[in-house]
Amino acid sequence: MPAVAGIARVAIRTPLYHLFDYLAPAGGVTPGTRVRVPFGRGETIGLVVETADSSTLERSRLKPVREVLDDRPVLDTILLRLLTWAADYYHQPPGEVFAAALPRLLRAGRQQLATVTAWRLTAEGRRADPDARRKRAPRQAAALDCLAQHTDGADAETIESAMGDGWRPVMRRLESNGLVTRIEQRRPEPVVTGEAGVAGFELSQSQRDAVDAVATRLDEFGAFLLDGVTGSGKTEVYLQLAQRVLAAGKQVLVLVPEIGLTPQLVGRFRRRLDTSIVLLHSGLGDSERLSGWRAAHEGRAGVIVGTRSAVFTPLTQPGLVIVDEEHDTSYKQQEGFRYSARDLAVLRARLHGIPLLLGSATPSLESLHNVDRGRYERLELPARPGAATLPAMELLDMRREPVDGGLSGTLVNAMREHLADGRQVLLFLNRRGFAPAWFCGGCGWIAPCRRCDARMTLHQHAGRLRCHHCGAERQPEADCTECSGEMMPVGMGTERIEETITRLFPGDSIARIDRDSTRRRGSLENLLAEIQRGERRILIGTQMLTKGHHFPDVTLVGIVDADQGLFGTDPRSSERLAQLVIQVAGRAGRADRAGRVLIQTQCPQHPLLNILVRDGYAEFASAALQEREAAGWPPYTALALLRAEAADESLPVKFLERARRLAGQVDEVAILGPVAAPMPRRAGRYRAQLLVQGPRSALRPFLSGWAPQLAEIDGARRVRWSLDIDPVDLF
DNA sequence: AGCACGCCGACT
DNA sequence: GTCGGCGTGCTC
Repeated sequence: MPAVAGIARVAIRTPLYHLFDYLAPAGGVTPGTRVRVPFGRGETIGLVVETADSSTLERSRLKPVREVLDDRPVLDTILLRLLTWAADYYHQPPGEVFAAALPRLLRAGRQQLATVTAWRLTAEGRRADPDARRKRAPRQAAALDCLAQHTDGADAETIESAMGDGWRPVMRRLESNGLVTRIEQRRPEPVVTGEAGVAGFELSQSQRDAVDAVATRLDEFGAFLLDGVTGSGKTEVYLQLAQRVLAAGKQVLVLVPEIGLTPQLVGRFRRRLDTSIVLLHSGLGDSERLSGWRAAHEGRAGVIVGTRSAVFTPLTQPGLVIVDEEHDTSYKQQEGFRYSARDLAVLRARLHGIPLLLGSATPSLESLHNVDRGRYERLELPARPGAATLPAMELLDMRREPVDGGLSGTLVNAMREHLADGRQVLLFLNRRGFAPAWFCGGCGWIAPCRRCDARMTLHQHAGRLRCHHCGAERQPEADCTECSGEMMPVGMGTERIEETITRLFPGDSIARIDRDSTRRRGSLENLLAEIQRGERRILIGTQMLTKGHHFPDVTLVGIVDADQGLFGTDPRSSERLAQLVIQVAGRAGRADRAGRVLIQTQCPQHPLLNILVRDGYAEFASAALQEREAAGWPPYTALALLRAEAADESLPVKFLERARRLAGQVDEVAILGPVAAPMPRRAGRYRAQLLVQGPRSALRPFLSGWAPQLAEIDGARRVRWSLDIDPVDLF
């Protein structure tokens, strides 16, 4: 009488493409719980994915589960199904996939939250009079004062802010005198409580329609694309829907591209929603992450705001999933388990039977195509009356314009006008550093990176050449190593634009915002605050400027170089450029101040760029979709990219050739390559790739036959390889 | 991946 | 004579 299934099928973190069977303990085991199991010579922690009555292995070869770590599953049935599906779809080892869904401490088998050491007064310490030792031992007195104020204990951070450096010896002295003692405290949870103090805005008709469309179907799956320009009030729609979901006692999962760049969204959620809000992002320590994860898992958090991996956060009462800025490529993990959090969010909502809301001012072509096919419902938010209207865009022909320091005459004149009117100006250039090349005027030699097929970027402030691909750094050659000629910078980076601006607009203060200028903690916040107060009038920045922040007093936007996005061989490069242009443009302006966007380009006749400038993003997108359809690119076909790299130049191509031979000829599936990667050598390793293309219906069965054999290819262990399903960067 | 086993060079 | 190079095989 097999009352309980005898076999536990366990996901174990190895690069092997299957689960491992174990003998379940007598009382059985629940899927979703963690187990301690013997593995190889040692022991490891795994996750029970399913149970079974039999195994394909002989019973004598099975080892028993040593311990069940959880009395309640850490992952529910739906997450188990989602992750199983993902392992299959992305052709990843299940162990890797399940590992991605668990906080590190749980993965390691820990159950308790880590504690932090805190200090507290003893009874004797409470009786002691700090003033008695104020003169003789002022530091001890200060320590006693500090602890007297924190009766349930002060942690290192609290003490340090009260006493400054060097408090530890003082505290240890007091401890040995029996006045203070150490205690272990639970770390505070990264949970903030909403205040709900701020009332909602009056909704526009289209916002109301959007809210109603979702709110009338909260108990079933539906995918909605909330398509609205910056300032059209997407966040307000999120908030009102969240309120309804919370009122029904359910939880809201909100995915954002990068939490650090969306403080405004988080702030609004906090001010408006009367619930616990958990933030899950890469900046958290292990135990902070675990405690936030638990708050979601136990249903104590009403709203979970997180980046990519938060799509796997367990919820007790899921009610709504929101993916903000759904076009953002950071939803696609680019290494290891290469999944799309946006796509998995859709599936997760479907499995739960709850609505999914995808928001963007510049929806991805994939999502727009899903609207066309009737899989998503489009909810359009036109600009609110009284809110910023999209500024007028113009192309500047850099072949005809007079150019000074990377800026055309038209752009400089426009800057003068807007600055004279007391406005702010924003210049966008997606290239940090001073110049992308360090060049010999005598013979044309360009300083290369020694480990990559790339040029070094000159960073003038640092006085260094840096490789943006591998991080290598060196002193710039003073003279050409080939001909001793004079070296000079060529091309434009943000540092150089800053120099041009300083020269052309000596009286105006500049804010440069890129990874280099905001490296120190808090410096981005400081710069943004100075911009908001109008203390900086000219803003220069990279992509960092395009996310999250709005600058209402900016009325002129200059795109310094649009051509990087036009000459890419990647079919997605024009989509990226269009999204970037619209997102930058959306940072600027208010209703009462007509905005203007000037785009510098060498090819003003580019058809897609013209459609974007003349007709806007929606028209651009439908033209781009037609191009994709004609060319047979996604979303009309599906792609998979097999990459390989090794320190030995010949190995990657050899491996890929074998992979290609293994694939043979398959109807409707095209295999392109192997070809060298766009940058064949990076950080000293040689890279090549094989592209597989075909209709989704043909590609998936092909891949399920092919992918599992890749690891068996002769030479597979001598290269680092990965199969990327639905890749975002092709070339 | 990790880990062990296994067969060939320069060292105490 | 052995310490150790990384090739090969295995993990329920």
